Amino acid sequence: MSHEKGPDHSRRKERSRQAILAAARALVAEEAYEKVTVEAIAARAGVGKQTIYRRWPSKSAVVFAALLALSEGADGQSVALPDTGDLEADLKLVMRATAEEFADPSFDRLIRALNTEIANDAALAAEYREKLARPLDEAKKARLRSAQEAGQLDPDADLDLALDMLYAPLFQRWLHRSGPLTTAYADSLVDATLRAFGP
Amino acid sequence: MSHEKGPDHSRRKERSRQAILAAARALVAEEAYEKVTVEAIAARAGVGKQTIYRRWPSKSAVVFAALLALSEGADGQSVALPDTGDLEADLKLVMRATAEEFADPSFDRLIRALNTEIANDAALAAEYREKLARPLDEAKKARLRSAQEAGQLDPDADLDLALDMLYAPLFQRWLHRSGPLTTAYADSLVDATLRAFGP
DNA sequence: TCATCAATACGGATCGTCTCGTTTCGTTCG
DNA sequence: CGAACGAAACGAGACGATCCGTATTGATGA
Repeated sequence: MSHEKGPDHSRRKERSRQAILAAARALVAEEAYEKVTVEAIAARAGVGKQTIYRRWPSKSAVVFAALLALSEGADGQSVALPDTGDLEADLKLVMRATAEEFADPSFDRLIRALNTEIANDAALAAEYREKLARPLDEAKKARLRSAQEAGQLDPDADLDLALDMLYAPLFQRWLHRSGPLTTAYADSLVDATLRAFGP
Repeated sequence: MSHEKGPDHSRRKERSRQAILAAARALVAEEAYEKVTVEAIAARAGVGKQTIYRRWPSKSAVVFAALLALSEGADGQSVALPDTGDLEADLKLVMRATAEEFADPSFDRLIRALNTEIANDAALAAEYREKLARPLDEAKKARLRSAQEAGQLDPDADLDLALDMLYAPLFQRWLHRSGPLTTAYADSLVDATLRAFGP
């Protein structure tokens, strides 16, 4: 399987690129984002600073690319939520899993770093939505649409709104640390959302 | 008796304090938070840098204090939501007003700065919840409780959860710029919340 | 008088640019 | 066919700039 057009030094480029992204991921996972420096990423990757600045315009862009590479490496195709036919059970499963993800310190630091950047950079926010958030949202919406077709949701329900009401409270509770991300809380969100958008 | 600060210099202190907070507010409102420096705040306030560091440990703390002073200056007692007896109308009024606030560029930058800080500083987040978020949440909850007692909400409804589902989606849409904060969206959130927690 | 202040110098950290000499790898030519 | 070549990319790190947080100093005002 050959790439589009084999440029001259693509292998070196790719190797250093991967090293940089891995180093960025590791550093952001193990300490606060503001403490991570470009020089530290370069050192950890065994790479010159200029090699980083040659590819990305800022630390934000590097870290974002590192996160992006994670989700791209995962599969390469669209994710899909479980669909057992039992909407409530499926949603609770996913919500609980999401809550658990947020509880992992490495993941916590990573996502906080990402949110710090996208809150203050509209361009990065757009890229985030396009490449990370939307595929996930589409997967969730697909599950809701399936339920809608099965008559488990109001045929006129606004699925985007339902998604917002399902996930935004969990996200905000995590972001503001306004309460524990318990199983009970995740379940309550599912219950309330189903009451609001049920048939 | 140890050295104690007499009331002698309290007026000077207060004057410079106000100047610092006003300068911080102005600067954060007019450019991105990361671009605001302590030196710029000091210069704008006509104050030495040390006078700032004498009172606050970091830029975050200064900016946070500036925001806090805003809400304290407002009244000094608890806020209250309108209560005409029509829960849906009252909530839509408040949600629309909130959406409009977010649309103001100065307010936008201010709140983004605040969220950047509290997302990465647990201590600041706690202070934010205690001094800014909770009073507002209590006012909102009071309005919901009033409706609950009037039989307009399920007597067993979890009012905290209802609040989360009402406001978190609006907040997240603003923070991630994932869509316009329209009147229609604000209204939809109220409608859906009332369906979920209605009697 | 004397605590507080504005102003400013300072060392440390990090940024992003720039310049070295080196490594890699496809191409060329013996 | 295989060794030498040259351009692209590289690792390393010096550099000036900016900002941080601390320390110093002379002026100010209660």
